[in-house]
Amino acid sequence: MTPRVRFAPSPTGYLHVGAARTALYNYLFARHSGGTFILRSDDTDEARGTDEFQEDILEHLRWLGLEWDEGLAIGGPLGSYRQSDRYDRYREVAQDLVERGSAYYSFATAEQLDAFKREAREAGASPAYDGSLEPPAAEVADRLAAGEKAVVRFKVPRPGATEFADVVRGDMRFDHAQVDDFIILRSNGTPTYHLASTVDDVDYDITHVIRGEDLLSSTPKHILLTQAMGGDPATYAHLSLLMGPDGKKLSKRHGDTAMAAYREAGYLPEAMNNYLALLGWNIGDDETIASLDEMIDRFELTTVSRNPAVFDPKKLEWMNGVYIREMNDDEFIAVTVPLVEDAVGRTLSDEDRARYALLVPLVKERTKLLPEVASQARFLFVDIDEYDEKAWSKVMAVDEGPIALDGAIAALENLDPWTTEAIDTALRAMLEERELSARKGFQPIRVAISGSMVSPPLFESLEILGRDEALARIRRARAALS
RNA sequence: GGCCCCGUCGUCUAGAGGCCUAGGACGCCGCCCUCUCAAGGCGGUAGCGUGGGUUCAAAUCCCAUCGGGGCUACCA
Repeated sequence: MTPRVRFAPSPTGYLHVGAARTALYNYLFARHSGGTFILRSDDTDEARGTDEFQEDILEHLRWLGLEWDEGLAIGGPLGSYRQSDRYDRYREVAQDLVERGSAYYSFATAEQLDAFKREAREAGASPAYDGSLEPPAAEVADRLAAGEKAVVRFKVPRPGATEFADVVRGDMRFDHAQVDDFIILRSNGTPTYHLASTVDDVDYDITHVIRGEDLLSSTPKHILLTQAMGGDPATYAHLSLLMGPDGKKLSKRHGDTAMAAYREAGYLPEAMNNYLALLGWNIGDDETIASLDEMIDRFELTTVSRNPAVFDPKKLEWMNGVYIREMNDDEFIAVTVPLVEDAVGRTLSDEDRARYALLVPLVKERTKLLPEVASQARFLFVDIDEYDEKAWSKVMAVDEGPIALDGAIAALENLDPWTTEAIDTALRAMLEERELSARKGFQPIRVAISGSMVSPPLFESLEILGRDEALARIRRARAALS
């Protein structure tokens, strides 16, 4: 049987990095094994789920390139992949379970349950609810008929235990004394996660459930339910959780967790995938950088780490730089021109674009996050008449400032041809002539043309700027000095 | 509290009794390159939570302990 896996987020929040990693592992496993990757919406929480979240999840999964074979938006042979469309099916299963004695209507109130658990705990017994607060079977029909509200609980076999082999955790055993008779149908008739998720996994022939470790202790419930339905339990693989720098479960208070935030910050999907894959899995051969295809080729669920992993933005950022440097210039231009236009406040003309293209090889290797290109390329497209305060005091308003600027004007005024090489030669000769160090002599020129002490390489920048504009800026700065 | 999971450099990890005076990557530090900033090259810093065992030999096996995390909802 070819593997069938699913990523089943509930739309109660934006796609966050931890969920994205779960999706990625499902995707890698499916592609590696020639299986099917299914995207489902576990949207049984009507109070918290929204269409906006749902859309965000789809959009960012697409952005990451984790294409699914069946499910949301594209459909598939098994009907709807949205649980809210399948309530009738879940009710049918619940009803069937009741009829067969695997589930029962429960009238116990929250207060009664609290008391039950408190007493059990005080008596040193297991606090798991076992249905002992329920009325005799004979009364149930009457109370239901009288309109009394009830939930449906699954009847956990007692005594007993559920054992299973988790692909990443190893052999697991849960004593039923620790497992509540859990609710499968709420009093309003809607299914809970446990029911809906399990029914879907059975109905859609899911072979491997790859999900977060937070669901590990719910697994006995899912296996028990599956068996009661007459299905074969899937193989389970529980991934450790992602942590914040403080070792606590990754959450908003640790900073950005929404994938959208990383996309906006200028991260590349390739870098995101690569980094996320490394959180709990290693490519092998001491390798750190790998394309999606390479990862698909090497991915094994059995080599996934059991340790929780701390999400480290620093390493992600470094990796993003690696991927940016690997982009070809055309790609880089395509994604960064809008960012530059944004910073400059106007649309780039064809001529602007041509000049930007010349600068790209220089800025590309200097950026880790896409939006950084704006500050590097900005000088090409705006007038420089304001200078960074520190730059002005440190390199301009000093003895060497005017000397260097005067020298540059003299050296460049009649330079022919206007090329990086010629500029290089002329300016270095000027250095010698005026007895300036490279640093003291070149920095004022840099500040004059860019307004800042940091810019792409000077000679290239001068060439791309053009003689007239370059000289105008140098003269303007010189004038401002006197 | 109960049940469950986890514990190798600050972080992600390699390591499945001798190959480990513990390897790689990020970070950090230094040097080189150099017109600034990057990139790149070279080098360095730093770790087997603790205590007992088992063994000729333990990061690797066992026990205990400590620490962290998850679950314990009519959330998922």
